[in-house]
Formats: sequence, structure tokens, C-alpha cells
Amino acid sequence: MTTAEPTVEAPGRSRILDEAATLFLEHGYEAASVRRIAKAVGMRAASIYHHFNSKEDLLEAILRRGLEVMTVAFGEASTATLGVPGPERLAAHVRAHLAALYENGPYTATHVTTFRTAPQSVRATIVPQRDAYEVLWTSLLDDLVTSGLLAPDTAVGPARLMLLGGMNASVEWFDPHLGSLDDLSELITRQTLYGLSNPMKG
Amino acid sequence: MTTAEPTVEAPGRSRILDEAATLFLEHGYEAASVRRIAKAVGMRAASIYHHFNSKEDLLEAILRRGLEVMTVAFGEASTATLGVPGPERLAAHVRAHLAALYENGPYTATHVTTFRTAPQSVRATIVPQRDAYEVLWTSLLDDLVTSGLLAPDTAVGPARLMLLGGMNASVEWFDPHLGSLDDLSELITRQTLYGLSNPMKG
DNA sequence: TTGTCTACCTAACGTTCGTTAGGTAGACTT
DNA sequence: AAGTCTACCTAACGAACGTTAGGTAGACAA
Repeated sequence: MTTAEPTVEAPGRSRILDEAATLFLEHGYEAASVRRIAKAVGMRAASIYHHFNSKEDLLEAILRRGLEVMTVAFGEASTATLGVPGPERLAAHVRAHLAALYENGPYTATHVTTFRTAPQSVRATIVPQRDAYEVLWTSLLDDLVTSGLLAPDTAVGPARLMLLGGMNASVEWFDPHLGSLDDLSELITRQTLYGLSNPMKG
Repeated sequence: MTTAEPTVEAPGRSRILDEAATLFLEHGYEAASVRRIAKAVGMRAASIYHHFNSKEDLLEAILRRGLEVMTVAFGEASTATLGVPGPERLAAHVRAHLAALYENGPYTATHVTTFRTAPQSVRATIVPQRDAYEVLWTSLLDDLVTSGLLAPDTAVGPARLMLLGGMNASVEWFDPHLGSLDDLSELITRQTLYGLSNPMKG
């Protein structure tokens, strides 16, 4: 009513975020220049600065959003599986993290691939939220140990790092247009829980 | 006798490779400028071009060397474990890949972290050798299926990607000065084979 | 001793970078 | 109708980029 909806497409802040995240993901933060991002959006480099104070601010917004997508997905998986058995509960959280990587824009994928080489000042502002996300996983794995699904002597720290590392590494080879996210989730969950060894043997 | 050995340190091509690989690993290819690399070596930017034709050539040399370190390590593990049981054989190869990542300079670590965002022309020249390395792993896993260690219905492709992805992802959190490479190898091997689930339960 | 080669150097090239200053066209408010 | 705000624009800044041209000091060979 009040505002006419855009006829063809609405540029602006969210378009910039989308295109910048895509370019950061594909080429890295430094290699994706402001002019290249602007061109992808369909505007001039200077116009970026109407929406963001600096290129680093833009990166920070993207990393933060990627983290938020993960965190929200984790929370939804948690509330949706409050009473269910351990394996299903783990599977739901694995599926949630993978969905964050592949289904809500390039933000989470950009986060996990770009964070390590991001400028130190940007990383520093993000670290607390990142730690919070890792705590969520630690708590989940602790619960699964307590409930008896995971071995009592499980080293939860390394287990969390390997599980998240394995999921994140899938951005290097998994293409959601070619493979099914459900299949990938099931594969990772099963391999994490039971490994590759032949159950018929010792 | 013939040549005096360097009093303090020998700069030159190998120093450039070392420092460049370290900077590429830490900050990424684009963020590490030729001048910054030269400064780390203790020379001027122009002098780099006495040893390499371009920055891309330098990157290619580093990626190639990282791949060679992996490949050699894999080969040694293979010949050293020709007759041994499957679990030990897998463990040796895992240990070899991790040693390549952490023990023979930053080349392999730089390779696995930088390849994805490297300029397309550089990637293209490296791809064949990369594929060859993956074939080595595929063959190993095939053997382990045949020998009965791994389940007969193992999807070897995804299993390989997850194992290599998990090992490579460890560069984000593992510090060889703080943790033992043997412990990490054993952790990854055991988790890969048997998973995290409680063997006391169904 | 003269010449060649290696491994660096200084100086500079054109290009691109992130960023800023200041302008404008349209929408919406009063 | 005049004023304000939003979302862009053109033009340009200084700095840094990869790279090249040409020089030099020392080692070694003839």
C-alpha cells in the first residue's frame, strides 16, 4: 500500500551483501575489490560507501550474518528435537549446520572460508559470537555423552573440531545442486557416529 | 672447501619460497604483497623477479611443492606398510598426510588453504597432480574395502573427501607445538574407522 | 686482467586500490 | 511549493600494487 514494490529488482544494502559475500567466497576478501563488488551489484564503487563505512565493515557484516544463520539454524534444530533419541538429535543439528552452509545465501560459507585470513581487527570483533556457537556444539556433544550415545571417554573438544571441520570442508567439494543435503547429512552423521569400519568384523 | 658456507643465513630462492608460503598461509595470496614477502626475506621487491617470473609463478611453485611433500609422504607410508594390517596401514597414511601438513615447511598447509581461491590459471596447471594425489587415496581406501577393514558398501569417494577434509581442516585449530602429531593421527584414524558412538550400546 | 655470471640494488612505470568530496534526481513530508 | 531524505552519481585523492629497466659489487674463469 504505502510503498510501491520494486518492478524488477531492489538494489541496495542487501544486494551488496549478497554479491560481496559471493565474491569473497569465490576469490577471497582482498581479491574481491570494491569496484568489482559494485559492478556485480550494478552500481559504482563510491555508492557502496552510502551503505557501509568501509570494506572491512562490509566484511564484518557478512561474517556476522553468516554466524547468525548458523546460530539460528542450530537453535531451531535444538528446539525441534528436544525429546528425540540421540542419533536423530545429532542428525538434526548436522543437517542444520549444513543447511546454514548451503541454503540461506553465501553468508555462512563465506564465514567459514574467509574468517581465517580476515584482517585481525575484523576477526577480533567476531570472536565472541564464534565462541558462543562453539559452546552450543560442545553442550550438545556433552549431552550426547551423558545420554549414552557417545562413548564416555569421548574427547568432546577434538570431536567437535573434527565434526565442524569436516562439515565446513564440504564447501570445497559439495554442490547442493548436484547432491542432496539430506544424503550428505546422513553420511556425515553416520560416519561421525559409527565410522567406516566393517561392522561384521572385530 | 670450494664454497664458503654462509655466515649468518643464505637468502635466495628457497628463503623466498619459505617466507612467501608463510605469508600466503597466514593472510592469503592477494593480501601478501610482493613487497611484504621481500621484506620478510630481507630484500627488495624487484629482487624477487630475479628468481621468479611473476607472483603467480611464485604461488605455483609453492602449491606444487606442497603437493609434492604430500605425495612423497604418502609414498613412503605405502612402502613402509606393505604387509601390515589395515588399521595400521590407514594410520600410517593419515600420519603421513598430517606430517606433510605440519612438518616439512608451510608448503602443504599453504596448498590446502590457498588452492581454492588461487587464480584460475594457476589452479589449472596444478589440477592434474592434485587429481593424482586423490587417486592414491582412492586406491588405498579401495584396498581397505577389499581387505575387509572397511564396510563393503563404503562410498569411497565421499569417505575420501571427508577424511582429507577433516585432516586439512585441522590446520585451523591444531598447533604442532602444543599437541602431538601422533595423538592427532591416532584420534583421526580411530574416529574415522570406529566413530564416536558408545560401543557398549546397540 | 679482463670478461662473464649471479644476486642483488635503485628508480620508476602504469594500474588499481580503498576512500572522500560534492553533486543530483526522485520520493516523500509539511 | 519548499524542504528534507535517500540512494545513487562523477571525479578525484594518495597509497599501494605487480612489474620492468638498468646498474653494481663480488665471485669465478680464461
